[in-house]
Amino acid sequence: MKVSKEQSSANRQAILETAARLYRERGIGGVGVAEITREAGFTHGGFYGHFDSKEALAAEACELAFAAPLARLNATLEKHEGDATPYITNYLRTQHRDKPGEGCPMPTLAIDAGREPGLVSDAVTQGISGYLKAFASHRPDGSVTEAPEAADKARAVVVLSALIGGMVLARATSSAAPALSDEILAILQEELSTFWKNG
Amino acid sequence: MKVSKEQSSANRQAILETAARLYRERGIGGVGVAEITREAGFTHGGFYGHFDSKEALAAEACELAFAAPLARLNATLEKHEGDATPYITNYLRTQHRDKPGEGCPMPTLAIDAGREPGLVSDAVTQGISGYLKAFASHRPDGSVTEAPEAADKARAVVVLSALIGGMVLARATSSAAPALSDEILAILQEELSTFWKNG
DNA sequence: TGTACATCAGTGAACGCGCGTTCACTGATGTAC
DNA sequence: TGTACATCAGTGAACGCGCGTTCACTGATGTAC
Repeated sequence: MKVSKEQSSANRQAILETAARLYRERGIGGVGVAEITREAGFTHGGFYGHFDSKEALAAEACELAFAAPLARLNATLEKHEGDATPYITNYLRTQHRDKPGEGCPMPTLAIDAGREPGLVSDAVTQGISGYLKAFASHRPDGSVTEAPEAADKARAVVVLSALIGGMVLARATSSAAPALSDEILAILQEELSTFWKNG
Repeated sequence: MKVSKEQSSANRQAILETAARLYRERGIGGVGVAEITREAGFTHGGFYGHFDSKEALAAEACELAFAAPLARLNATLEKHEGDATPYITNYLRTQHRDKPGEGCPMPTLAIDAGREPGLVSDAVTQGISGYLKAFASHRPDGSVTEAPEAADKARAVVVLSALIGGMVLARATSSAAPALSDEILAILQEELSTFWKNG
């Protein structure tokens, strides 16, 4: 049965949001088109009316998955006058570790992006650039720059790498060594905040 | 046709090594039992004479994938009297980025380990602990300790997180933004070496 | 505003394919005599 | 040392299943009059 144009584009959006969540939880290869459409409330037959292929969906879902977290980073930096430590502390919470579907897409999707070139790789690279730009354009002293210098870029790369790597390690160890997992997060909260302020 | 015991256990080892390589390249979910056995020179029918299941192979392959890199880390630390900077610089080479199958298992397998509890998760957690212990027991001044203090653990966690996260980022961006990918590695080589020495 | 009909969003069965796993079979290995 | 035979490592066909994708169909939407 047909459905109104508004309803149809809302349905498309529902599929996209479901995909963005499931892909972050289990990776792009780990979730099928049928499961995504079912979870969004539909059958899989109508999927190709909305998207050209699974890869096209994955690319759009990656963009969507980056949008909110990146906006949140910029908002947090704005609010705290360039101080990234609240963002760092928040990123490294156990709640973020335990709910990958609603968090930062990088610790899961960046690995998928690295496997082969394509739309997903492009979208993720775009997202990573956005994150780096956001960090690099804010200095610990609160000033904002449009043209980050080497030291600004360096600070951004170190902090972002450690956030992502730390989250990957915390998630990998959370079931077999929960105390270690918590410790990794706690140490990084402290160390990266210090690093952000003192270089 | 039957085969001698020595040959059979060599065949088992060949399957294991092939798996350790392919899993690092494309993730555990991205490679099938048939492809692994074929690449190792056999048909897939004999697989279950060597391993109970794909998961059992994956767990053993993870252990194997950690063994050589971890031994190399300890050897390098030994050789350079606790100075981790040669290891850091070597880890962050473009060659390592471009050949995941022969390198550190963490940037690929730690994500698989984080998805669900099980044998793989246990093996990877073991490997991560080994890496952290190796880093933490060596101090920048060249001394070695069996009981790392908070500062030693902190240094280990930051360096390992940034190594892994940096490699994930470098691999994700290498096809869509190769210059950025190279820059990430170069920055981290410099910054993490400095961090190791100066805290 | 009301009616007749073309459009097309979503359904559900079907496609070929590769997955992990099983199994009857083969024939070289290795043991018993 | 030589022969007869049980063992069992590896083969290749087959299993049920879920994958991405296609398609004839349905029936509400939205347009033409």
